[in-house]
Amino acid sequence: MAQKPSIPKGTRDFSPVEMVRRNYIFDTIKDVFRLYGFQPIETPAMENLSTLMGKYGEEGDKLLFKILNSGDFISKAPQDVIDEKNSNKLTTHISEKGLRYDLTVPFARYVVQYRNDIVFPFKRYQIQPVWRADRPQKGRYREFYQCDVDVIGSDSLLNELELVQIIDDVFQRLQINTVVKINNRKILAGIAEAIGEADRIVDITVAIDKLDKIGLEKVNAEMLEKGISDTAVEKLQPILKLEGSTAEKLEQIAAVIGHTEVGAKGISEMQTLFAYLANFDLKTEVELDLTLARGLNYYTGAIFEVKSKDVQIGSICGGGRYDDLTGIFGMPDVSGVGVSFGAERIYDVLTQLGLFPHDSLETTKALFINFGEKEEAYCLPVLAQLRKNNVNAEIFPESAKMKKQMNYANRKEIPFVILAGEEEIAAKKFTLKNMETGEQQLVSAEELIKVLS
RNA sequence: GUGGAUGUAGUUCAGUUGGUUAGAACGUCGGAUUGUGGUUCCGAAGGUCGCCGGUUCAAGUCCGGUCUUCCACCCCA
Repeated sequence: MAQKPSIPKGTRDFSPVEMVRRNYIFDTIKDVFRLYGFQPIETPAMENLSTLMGKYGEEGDKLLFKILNSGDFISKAPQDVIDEKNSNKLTTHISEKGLRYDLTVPFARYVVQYRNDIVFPFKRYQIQPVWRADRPQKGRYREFYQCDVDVIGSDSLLNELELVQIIDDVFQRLQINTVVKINNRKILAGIAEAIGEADRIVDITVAIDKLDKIGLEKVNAEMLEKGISDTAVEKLQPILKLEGSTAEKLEQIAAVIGHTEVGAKGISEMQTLFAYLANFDLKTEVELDLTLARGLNYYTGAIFEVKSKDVQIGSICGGGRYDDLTGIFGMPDVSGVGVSFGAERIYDVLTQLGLFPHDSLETTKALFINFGEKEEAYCLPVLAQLRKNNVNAEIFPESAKMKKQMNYANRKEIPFVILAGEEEIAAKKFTLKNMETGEQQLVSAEELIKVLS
């Protein structure tokens, strides 16, 4: 072996067992999406950098994978920019494409581009990999799949309701106990305004997002450090210490921010949504969490985050409403809302809880042992018939030693093995062996098909 | 981007104060067994000790750099 082959940092190969399990996740998610009237689309792995840059904040731009221009790109770059040795500046001259960072921005681009063909409100789902030049660690990869559902072109809070129902439905099918945390960016904006720091909303929300992680004192310290005034932090305290039912929380918060226009709007949105939700018997827990901030800065209304109750792994699903994502592509005043399921983290949760189904439909059910040319000819038509009856079946491709063929069946966990040698051919029968019990029975081709179908 | 840990057979890991030919288990392959797998027994193959350089009579072992993987921060699914 000359050199050990490897794959890039933060990427993974998926072997058959993993693929079967991943498909199980994707399939149940897709089933639910379709059930609610969503339709699939796909977009290219790479987008023009102009559509990607500036949509995810400064941090996001850094995490974009950029693709080098084709051809002799360096000679086309201005010499003074090369001499300057400023990577950011040079990038614009040598790269004009990048790998997608998420599915929402490409979707917004898609909507604007096909605005005349799309029937609004447009409900689409999209399951594809995205790439981030992040430093990988537990549960974080540089290539990972997102499963997005969004509805765009409708302000109705019925859409928010539907998304929560979808979340409930998906995780109920996957048997994961979850809690859905909901907040509203308008409430956060109202808070910032009410305490007199309207333009510091990002710093404030980033800090209070960490409340359950680092505690009240450190959150206050971080805000003060970021330059939020003492009085503002002081005014914020009752909000950080909110307790009680959702209605009670909303009432308390209204007392503080109800006089601001955004704040009042946010509160009424949450009241409407929770009133909707009260009509349904959801299995998942749903709670209003005023400390939930979420990083992506295009959210403008409701924001969601879903956590597993049994496994500590960060959020397994998240999303929110964005009022003007298409505006930057020249199509203003179109509101959308959506959530994204994190396939890899769901995979980890299911693995840790041992919740993957055991009997898979994707493996082989029966294997014909290969004894030689004559025997092959005898088996092949029956093999074809099994497949016609939707039985996953195969024949060992060479007449290797019996031990090797049996071992193959064993390793692949094939539950049935079919043997047909001289004796069986003479009797016009097949020996069907159950690999689990070791039982064997002599059957005709018709019986064989009947038993295995 | 910042900080910490790690790297020896396909895999998981031993390897003494630096000292001759780097070991084990599991896995793989072959045999015991010419139409019967999982168990057992025997045998074999498999290594640039991550890479580059330095110290030394001598480096898997010590030093520097680099890369990889993992963990934390930032941020995020």
